[in-house]
Parts: sequence; structure tokens; C-alpha cells
Amino acid sequence: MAIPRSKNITIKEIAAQCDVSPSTVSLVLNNSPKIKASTRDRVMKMVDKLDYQPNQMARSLVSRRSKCLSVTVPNLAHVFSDVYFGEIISGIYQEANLSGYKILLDIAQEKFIGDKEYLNILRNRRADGMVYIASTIEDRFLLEFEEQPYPLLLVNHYFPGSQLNYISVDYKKAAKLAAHHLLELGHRKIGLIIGTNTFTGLDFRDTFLEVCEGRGIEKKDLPWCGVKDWDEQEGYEMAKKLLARHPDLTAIMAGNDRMAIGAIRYLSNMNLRVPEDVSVMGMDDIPSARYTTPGLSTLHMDLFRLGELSCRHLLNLLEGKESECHELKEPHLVLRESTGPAKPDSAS
Amino acid sequence: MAIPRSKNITIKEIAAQCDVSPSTVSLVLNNSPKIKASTRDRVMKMVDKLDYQPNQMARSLVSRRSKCLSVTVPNLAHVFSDVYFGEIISGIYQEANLSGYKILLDIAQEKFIGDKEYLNILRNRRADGMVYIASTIEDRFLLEFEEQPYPLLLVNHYFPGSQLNYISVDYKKAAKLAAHHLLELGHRKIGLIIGTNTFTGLDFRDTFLEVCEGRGIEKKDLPWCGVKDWDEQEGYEMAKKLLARHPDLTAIMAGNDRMAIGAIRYLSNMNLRVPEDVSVMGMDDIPSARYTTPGLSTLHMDLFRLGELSCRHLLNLLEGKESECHELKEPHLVLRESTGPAKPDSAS
DNA sequence: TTCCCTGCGTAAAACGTTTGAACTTTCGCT
DNA sequence: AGCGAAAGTTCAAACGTTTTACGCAGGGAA
Repeated sequence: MAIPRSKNITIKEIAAQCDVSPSTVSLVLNNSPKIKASTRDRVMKMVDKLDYQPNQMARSLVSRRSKCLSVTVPNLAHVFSDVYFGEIISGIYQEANLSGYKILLDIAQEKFIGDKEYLNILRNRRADGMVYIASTIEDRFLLEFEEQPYPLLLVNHYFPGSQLNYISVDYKKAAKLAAHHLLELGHRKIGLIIGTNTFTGLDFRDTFLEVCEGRGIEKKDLPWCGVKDWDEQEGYEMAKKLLARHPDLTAIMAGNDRMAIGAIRYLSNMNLRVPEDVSVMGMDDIPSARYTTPGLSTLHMDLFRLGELSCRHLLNLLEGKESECHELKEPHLVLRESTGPAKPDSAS
Repeated sequence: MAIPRSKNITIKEIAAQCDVSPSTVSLVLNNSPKIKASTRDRVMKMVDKLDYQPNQMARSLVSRRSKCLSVTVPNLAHVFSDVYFGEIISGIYQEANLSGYKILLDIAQEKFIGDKEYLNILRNRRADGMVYIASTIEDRFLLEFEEQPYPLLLVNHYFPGSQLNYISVDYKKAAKLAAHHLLELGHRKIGLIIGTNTFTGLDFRDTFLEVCEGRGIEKKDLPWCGVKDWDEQEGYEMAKKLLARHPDLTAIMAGNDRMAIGAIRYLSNMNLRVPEDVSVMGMDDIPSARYTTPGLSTLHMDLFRLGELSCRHLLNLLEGKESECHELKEPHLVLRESTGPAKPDSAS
């Protein structure tokens, strides 16, 4: 069943039917300007008539282009169920599609790394380039690409000191916006729940703390917890941990919306009101952020658009239109109901 | 940058270095039993030493296999952000990976359908087979595959009367389980929120109504609303609509968990308690179903596993190990806190 | 010795395109 | 008419594999 015995129509058939050479047909198909309009028409008519489909394998073999892009995501549980990745992937798909590229999916599991598939997929031409979404600190194997001729673009991550191409949200800017917002509201004891397995996460934390300390808040009033999976459950548990040790926190800043949602759940389980007792702020502005109760104050970063852009940049790198890409996108505040004025200090 | 000028290592280099013919190297690489162990070793050593990577394009060209599987999803907003699809795709990836297949992603947008890409992708050998997840009633173009030699497998859908291969959860069984559960709890006025754009959704509705009517419930006490997007918002709005017309409903059955979550949100906005005032039941048992408040009673269907199985079946079809696939998986009840005894009829 | 078999390798023809170089036709210009 | 350039078309060599049919050596049987 798999391999139809019915001979496929090739460029040669078309050529024969039109009394031209196969080369001519190829040139027509590739829109060469060297072909006379009348010939082009004749060929195209036959192509339509016979419902000819170019064999992509043959094309790729000689052109050394597969017209596929590899999209790789980290090996997290349920990674494809994560809105964050979903949005970015959708954006990439959209843009790739416009240029006739296909998307090849991959997950950076042990095998993928151990067998160097990340390289081989490019070397054996299954893909012309690679987008790696949200890599982590541990993914040092990516540094190999510095000496490799294959185009790689990191999305929402980067490696300090390396020349690897990336496009990312400006997490330092995000931290400033968030910190200012919470400080404006009078918060002086803020807990941080943040992924510490990415450089962007660390940037966020450091900048956030810096800004707060710059406003005279003491380190001891800025407790933080590091996480790895960035999901609701971690948000829940870290909120619990933070409040156990610092019951007088008036705000929690979470590294993404999912963790913020988890934190809110914990607070409401504890009969703490959001934002009256504790303000909670998220990051990403995923679609469901507006459907939580209360609506989530967060930092908007258009992930779909980020996906589109990343694909565009990769294609540019591929086509030599760009030689490097180190771009930061600005996030902006989205204020809903989960943040509010700090409640007057009841202690002391 | 894209096309490294450094000549790639080919099978010929290996052959030359080992003093054998290219054919021999090929046979070694394909584990042919016709090659002596000593030769095999010699070749393999050289393969390792030179870090040789077979050119997949050349392979595909002659073998007529791309070792890629197309995974297609319907054109819903944020489709890749939907846990439902995410889980299935993850399962497919997992299984495909084990057999050395890659996953090619596609969305059934107008262009995809209009240009017959769903066929062309198979005809021009970009993919060896196709998995279509959760197609809808409108996707009649899929019926073309009945006369096509290319392997297609539908996941969680089917076309009545067609011979298209599918693997799906048994939605009729699911309806029976759900109906019995709610009836046991004493519910006699049950609202239904159900996707009416799939045959599986319609099956669910019809079976559910049938069972209830079989237990003596009147049609008028079984109002239902049809939806298309299956998301939280629709769940919210349909719950609103149902309760507006039937304020005495004691239970709502939603076609999936996301809609159930939306319904619960509406109810709590209306200060109706779940399950004391209204029971709500979902379907799918997505990961977050256990994290809602109250925990969601639902029907478990292992979507990840479903993905794995669908991939396995497609590969079997591809390799001729199976000639058709029409399989139904059993769902089972997962009872959490969102369903409870019907409250005594306050009206009449 | 002849013949065949078996075990191991190889030669060469695909697979269906693209592409630079070469070839032919057309056409403008003297 | 003659000539060269420009325009249009074709030739043939890739691209890197797989695979079929065949070659060859050595060994046992007749």
C-alpha cells in the first residue's frame, strides 16, 4: 500500500508531451526568465493537465535544500500542551508556510542530544535550519553551532558570551516594568518565583532584585524560589514555601502566568484574597490569563508574533539576507485584577 | 552560510578508504546479511572515524520513503496551545521517534485544502503517511483518500460509511458512562454542551440523550447547545444560555474539560455552587482537570497513549503489517468533586 | 575433471531533479 | 548579405544513495 506502483508523472513526461527538453520544463517550473512566454504557457498547461507534482526528494538532492525547518523544544513533561510553546510554534508555522517551508518537530530528549541529532538533522539535510525554543542553561551542546555552518536561532533564550543567534523578549525590561508596578502599589515585601534554569530567567531575577534594592528594599524582604518546570504545580508549591517563611509578603511575582495561576490557587486555598491580601503578577499573557479569577496582571509578550519573527529571521539567515540576529522584543504591562495596593503593614 | 562548501563525506569516501565498493558500504549501512563480519567492522570503523552521515535526500529519492510522517490538525485558533492536541502530538512524536520517523506538522488551513496539499505532501514524498487529528464533519476532502494509495489515519474522528482508517475513543461508551453516573446521582434535568461539528460529538450527544430518555427523562429536560471551538469561552457562554432558559438544571455535561471549566466559571460567577447547586462533568481528563476548584469529574481517555497508538497503526499500515484500522479505545470515569447528588427539586 | 552451490562482493542502472556550458535561432545593425 | 549579440533551448553531468543482476572464489558431489 505504501509505495504506489503506478508510475509517477515526471518532468520527462511533461517534456515529451510538450516537445521540449526536461531542462526547459525545469526552468519553467522555477520561473526562469529565460523561457519564452509561449513555451511557458504550453508547459504549464501540460503540468496542470497531468496534475504533475515535482518530486521533492529529487529537488532537495540536487539543490541541497529540503525546504524544511526544524523546530526543537526542550524535553519538558507535556511540552506540546504548554500554551507558551504552542503559541510560538503556531507563529513559526504561519511564517514558514508563507515561504513554502515545512515544520519538522523535535524534542531535545537524551537520544536527540546523545546521538547529536541536533546536528545530524541538518547535516543529512532533513532540515535547512533550526529554531530552538526556550533552551536552558544546561543545553550547552548548542554552543557547537558556533563552529558549524548550519543556521540556528534560539527563541527566548541566549548564551551569554556566545555569538549564537537569538530572538527573545527583553526579560530585563520586563523585570523593570514589573518591579516598578509593584513598587508603585506600595509593596515592600515581594516574593519571587522564577525559573533558574534559563539565562533569561536569571536576568529577570537579577534585574528585578536590583530595581527593588535600588528603591531601598532590603534583600531579606525579597525572598525568591527557583523552579525548573515553570508550571502551575510549581507555582503552587513555591507560593506555599514563600509564605511559610515570609507570612508578611504582600506580593508575589511569578516567572510566568502558569506559575502565577498556581500561586493564586494556593492563596485562595489559604483563604487569602488576591489582590487584597496578596498581589500576584505573572508573565507571558497567555490566553487564559484573562479568564482566571481574578484576571491576571501580567507582562504581555506576543508569543505568536515572536514565533513568526523567529521564523522570518531564520529564513533570512538561511538565504543570506542576514548574517546574524540578536534581537530583543519589548514586553509591556497588562494590568488586570490580580495586583492592587499593598495592604498596610499589619506587623511591627 | 546555508550551503556549506565543505564537501560532505559520502558513501564513496568510505568505500575508497576501506577498499570496497560503494555498494558494500550501502549494504553494511542497511544491515544486509550478505556482508562478512570482518568487512562490516572495517566499514563501520571508518564510518565512525569520518563521522559519516547518510544523505537522507538521496536515500529517499531511491527508496521512495522520506521517513517522515505528516501530522495534521484542524485550523482552530491556538490549536497548538490546546492540551488535547498537545497530548496526542506528544504521543505520536514518541512512537515515531522510536522507529526513526520524523514528524511534519501541518494545519488544515484553506490553502492546505485548496491546493490539495494534503495529497501533494504524500505525492511528492515529503511524508510517507498522514495522521489527521480530530477532523470535523466539514473535512469531506478526506474522503478522497478512499481512492488514494496513501496511508491516512484519523484520530478521534471517523466518517460514517467510509472505509477511512481511524482510531478513536469510543464516544458512545463515554456517553453511557457519563449518563449513568449523572442519573445515579439523581439528576433529572441535565444540560448538554457539545461540539456538533464532529461525528464523534454527535454520537456522544445522541447516545447520551438516548440513555437518559431510556430512563424516563423527557426531552424537554435535556436541553443541549452545539458549539464549534470546544473552548472555555464557549463553555461559559453555553452554560449561561442553558441556565437562562432552564434555571432548574441540576447538572451540565460538557463535551470536553475546557468547556466544563468555562461552565464552572460561569456558575461561580452566578454564585451557584458546584456541585451543590449544579454538577458539572467534563471529558478528556486533561492534566489541569485535577487542578480546578472543585476538581473536575470527567472521562479519562489517555490522549498521549492514543497518539502513540495512532502512530503505531499508521506505521503498520505503511509497512503492510496491517491493511486497515478501525479501533475504539474505552474511556473510563474519573470522579472528582464537580459532580454530586442532585439537589431536591425546589420547583413545582 | 566438471558442475553446481554457497558465500561474499561489485558494477551499473536507476531515482527525478537542477544547472552551467554549449548550442541554435532570431534579430538588429551596418 | 553578413555579423554579432541576445534570446531561447538543450546536453549532460551532477546530487548520493539503493538494488538487481552478475562475478568470482572455494568446496563438495558426481
